[in-house]
Amino acid sequence: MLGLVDGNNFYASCERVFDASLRGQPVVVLSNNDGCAIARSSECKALGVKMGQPIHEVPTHIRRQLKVRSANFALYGDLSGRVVSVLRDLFPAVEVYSIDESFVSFDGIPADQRERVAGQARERIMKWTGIPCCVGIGSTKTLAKLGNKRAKTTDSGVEEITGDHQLQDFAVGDVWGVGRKWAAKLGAEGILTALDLANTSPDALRARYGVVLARTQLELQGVACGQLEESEPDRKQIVVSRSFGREVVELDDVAQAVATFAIRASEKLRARSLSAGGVWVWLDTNPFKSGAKQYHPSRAMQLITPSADTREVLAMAQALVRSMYRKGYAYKKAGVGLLDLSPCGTQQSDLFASVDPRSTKLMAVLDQTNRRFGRGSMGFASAHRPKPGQWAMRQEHLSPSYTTKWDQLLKVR
DNA sequence: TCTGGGGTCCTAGGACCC
DNA sequence: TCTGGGGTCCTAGGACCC
Repeated sequence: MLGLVDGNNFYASCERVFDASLRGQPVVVLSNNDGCAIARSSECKALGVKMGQPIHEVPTHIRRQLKVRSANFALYGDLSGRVVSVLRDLFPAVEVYSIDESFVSFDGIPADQRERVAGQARERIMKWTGIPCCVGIGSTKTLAKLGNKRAKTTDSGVEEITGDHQLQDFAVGDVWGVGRKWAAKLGAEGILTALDLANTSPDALRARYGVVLARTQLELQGVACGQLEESEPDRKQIVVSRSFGREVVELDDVAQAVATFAIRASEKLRARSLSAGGVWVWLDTNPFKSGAKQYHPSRAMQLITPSADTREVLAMAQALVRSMYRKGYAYKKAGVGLLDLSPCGTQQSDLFASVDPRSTKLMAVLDQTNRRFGRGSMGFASAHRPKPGQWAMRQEHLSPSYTTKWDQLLKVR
């Protein structure tokens, strides 16, 4: 049996841990650039703010009642790790599925003890981290996810899916793996509930929707298609992209943003002990601005040998942005991707390319320095920090990084 | 004024090979 | 009139997830 433990309104709950004035209040956390609602407290949902809704579309009289926060991923990531460490103490195996969700194994826990252990996990997480969460239990991941959905509406915060009779209570769109498009298409064919989906003809489903939904159907029937994965599989690509706080016109500014993203992507690469075989850069004008000239160039290049050296990634990213940049457009977003990732030290080297043996050491010093003194303490001239009002993203409602920055610790008078 | 970011997998179609 | 069969690789697009 599997459980899914999911932090309720996770980012909003994180903001409340250290700021008691937010408790009981309608809290909304905004995406980067303070654009869209990406987490809402229950009070905020009750006011009608939708997931993903651009905050400027929320009527002013509602917006005035909201406690608004800019996304603070340093804080959320740290609290997420603390939740996971509680789970690792209580369960024989844990798969960290996302920043706010983990699958856990109930192996070795008697059936009549599951709800008690799940309840204990909830209590301990609440007590030790301040994050409220719910637990869904089922024989497959898909059923555990469904149970979690129901658990959110119960007092106990724990729900086990034990049989088909429960499936009819869920709309087909509630099922993990059934998104908006497929829910509409299935609905048009009369498949309206999770039970309908479980009972429909497998061959027709496979033909019309492909193997992904066919697997989901099996999981609803209790046939596990995905196991608990305790170790994270290696990444296939690493992407860093941001919208700009304002439109950017000049090549130097666009190039500076791309340099910043390339440096960050290289850091993420080394943190996972990977090397990149290629670099990919793209630029975007503002698609929401009707009448503005649009331009969405995208270009990739292979490195001669896979590398984790920021200098090589940076040089290639700069060459790419310069080759794509066109004067006369207002750029709103850019991104850098690292492709063809492979574990460090396993690559085939080029017979004629010499690898700089000092590279690994230099990058290690760079990373250590930035870990110790803060990101960007040691860097590259091509990515010097943007002046306020330049391309830097807007974060007007950012809370302190209470748990990850010494100078931002909570002060208790 | 204002519209996120980071991933995965599958499928179809074209180019190319023998 | 008639025009094979089987395979790989790559890319673009679409679906999904958080």
